[in-house]
Amino acid sequence: METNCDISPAEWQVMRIIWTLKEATSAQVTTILQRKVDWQSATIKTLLHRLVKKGALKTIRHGRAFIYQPLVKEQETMNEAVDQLFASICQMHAGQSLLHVIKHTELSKKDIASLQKLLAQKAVNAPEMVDCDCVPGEDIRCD
Amino acid sequence: METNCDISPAEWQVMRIIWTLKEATSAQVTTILQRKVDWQSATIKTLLHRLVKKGALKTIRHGRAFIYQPLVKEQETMNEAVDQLFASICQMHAGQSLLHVIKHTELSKKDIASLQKLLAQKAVNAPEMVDCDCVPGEDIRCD
DNA sequence: AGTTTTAATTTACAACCGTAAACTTATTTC
DNA sequence: GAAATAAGTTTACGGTTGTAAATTAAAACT
Repeated sequence: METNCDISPAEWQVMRIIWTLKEATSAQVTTILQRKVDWQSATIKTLLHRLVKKGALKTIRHGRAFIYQPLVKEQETMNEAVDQLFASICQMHAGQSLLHVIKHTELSKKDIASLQKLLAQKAVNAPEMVDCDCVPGEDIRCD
Repeated sequence: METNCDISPAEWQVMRIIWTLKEATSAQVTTILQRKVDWQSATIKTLLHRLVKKGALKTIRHGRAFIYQPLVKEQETMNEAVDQLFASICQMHAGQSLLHVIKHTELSKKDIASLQKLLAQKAVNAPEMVDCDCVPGEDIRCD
């Protein structure tokens, strides 16, 4: 049962920090983020606020301030985002895009091993080609 | 030199049809799309219009109507979209997300072979682990 | 206790997006 | 040639997003 909260790119930046630290105050998030992007602290407060409203973060009061904690899991949220993107693009070309992203992504030996194992499994029953699913009924293919 | 046009999810649906057919009239796009989604033709006209304005499509007049043709390449546009997403997420977990998406994506034998070849290459110099790049300086890792 | 600091909340505002009706104009059909 | 059709253009409208200032409220320091 998904906490269906779509996280915008700017909000991702905030979430990543809180996920990594497990919890953080708005001041911490601001300090860390401002080393990377040029946002006013007011902007970051807005983003935190929206994320709470969306159900991605919860707060516990701590004196004057809040401590923000994630309500959604990082890996799950990432997977949903990736799924959503891959649902928008042509299946037939998805393989090429995967190739592209893997080419430009740093992967650990373990990651690579897992991927290799998965691919070896998938290779067994893989189709010769994947149909384009953009125009139903027409079944256009590439070779 | 990118034709930096961000394509929204609804617009993707339109682009996919035109990419696949190479060119199409709004009537064609409408007929095909309406087999998949419940949009009025007015909606599709708006999307086509916006895509032309964004520089993703061009038109050539043909009697009363226009023929719409892509100005941006499908694979390039897909790659940019995927890059953009992967730039938003934590590097350290990117490998897991790739695993996830590959698990759920249909891939041809050829796609798989290319991926395997690439992974084999990358394995040679792959790091033992990939650092989290969410909180600079802290270098949090997972095992 | 009063002043300063800092957090949170409210308000703002333009751009983009999903969704579509209304209007205009050109074309085809009778 | 007049009427009906269909394509494009304009306008619309509420929601989300990026970006942030203004306001309020609470805590910390002197």
